[in-house]
Amino acid sequence: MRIGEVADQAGVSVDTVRYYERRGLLTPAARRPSGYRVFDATTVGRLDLIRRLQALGLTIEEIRHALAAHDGGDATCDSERWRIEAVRERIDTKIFELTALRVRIDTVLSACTTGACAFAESTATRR
Amino acid sequence: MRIGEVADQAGVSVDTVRYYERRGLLTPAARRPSGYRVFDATTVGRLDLIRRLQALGLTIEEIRHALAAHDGGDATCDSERWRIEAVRERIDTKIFELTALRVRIDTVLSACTTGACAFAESTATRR
DNA sequence: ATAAACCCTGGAGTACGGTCCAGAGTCAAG
DNA sequence: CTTGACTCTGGACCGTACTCCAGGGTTTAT
Repeated sequence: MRIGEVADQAGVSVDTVRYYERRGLLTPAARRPSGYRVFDATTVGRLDLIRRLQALGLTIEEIRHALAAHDGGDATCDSERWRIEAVRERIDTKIFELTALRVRIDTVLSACTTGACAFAESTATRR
Repeated sequence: MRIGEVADQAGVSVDTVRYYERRGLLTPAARRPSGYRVFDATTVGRLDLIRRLQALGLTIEEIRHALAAHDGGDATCDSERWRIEAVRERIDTKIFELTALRVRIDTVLSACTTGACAFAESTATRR
C-alpha cells in the first residue's frame, strides 16, 4: 500500500500520515527503491487508534508514549489507565476554569442590567 | 511617564505595552525627540481595562473593537452588551464540548474497569 | 511513449498572545 | 565623564496539530 491509500482508508490526509511518522506515532515506513513509502494494512488500524486517542483529548506526545508502551508489549488496561485519567484531570480543570469565567461574565452582565455597568464604571473611574 | 513606569503600574511587561500599541489597543504614544514613548497616567487605567476585558475572555481583536467603540464616545452598556454575550456563547460551547468529552472519557474508563478495555480492544481487533 | 496521477523532501504558514533578542541609542545620578 | 539603567527597532521564537507549497522524481494505464 502506498501512502495515499492508507490515508484514504484511515480518513486522514497524506500530510498527516507523514506528520505522524515524523512525530514518532508510526514507525518509519519501509521504502521502495524509489523512496516511496510502503505500508501494510495494520497501519490503517494504527491510524484509527491514534484518532480515537486524539478524540479522547490526548496530545500527540501523550499518544506517542501510549503507543510506545503498547508496542513494548507489557501494556495492560491497568497500566495505561492513568494516561486517560491525566487527560480527565486536565479536562476537569479546564471545565472548572471556564465555569468560573462564565460566572464572572454573568456577574458583569447583570451588573450591566442593574445600571452598574462594569465596563462604563471601570473606565469612568479611571479617567 | 516612560514605558517601564506605565508597565510596572499596570502590572504588565514593557513588551506587552508595545505589543498592545502595535495591535491598536493603545493609541500610538507621544514621543520625545529621542524616540522614547511618553505616557500619561490614564494609560495605566486603560491597560487595566484591557486586562479586565481579557479576563472576561475577549480576544485582542474584540478588545480593540470594544475600545474603539468606547473611544468613539457613543458606547453604552446596552450597545456593548452583545460583545460580552458573544464571549459567553463561545464559553458555553466550549464547556459543552468539554463536558461531552468528559463523558466519553468516563465511558472508556469504566469499560476498562469492567474488562472491556477500549484501548486493548481496538488494537486487538485491528491486528 | 506519454500523460495523469501519484510520491518525495524541506521548509514555510496558520491562530493566539505574547516573550525575547541583538545591536544600538538615551538618560540620570554621582 | 562615566556608569548603569533604561529605551528603541525589527524580527525570531514559543506550543499545538497540522496544512500547503515548490520543485523535483515515479508509477501506471493507455
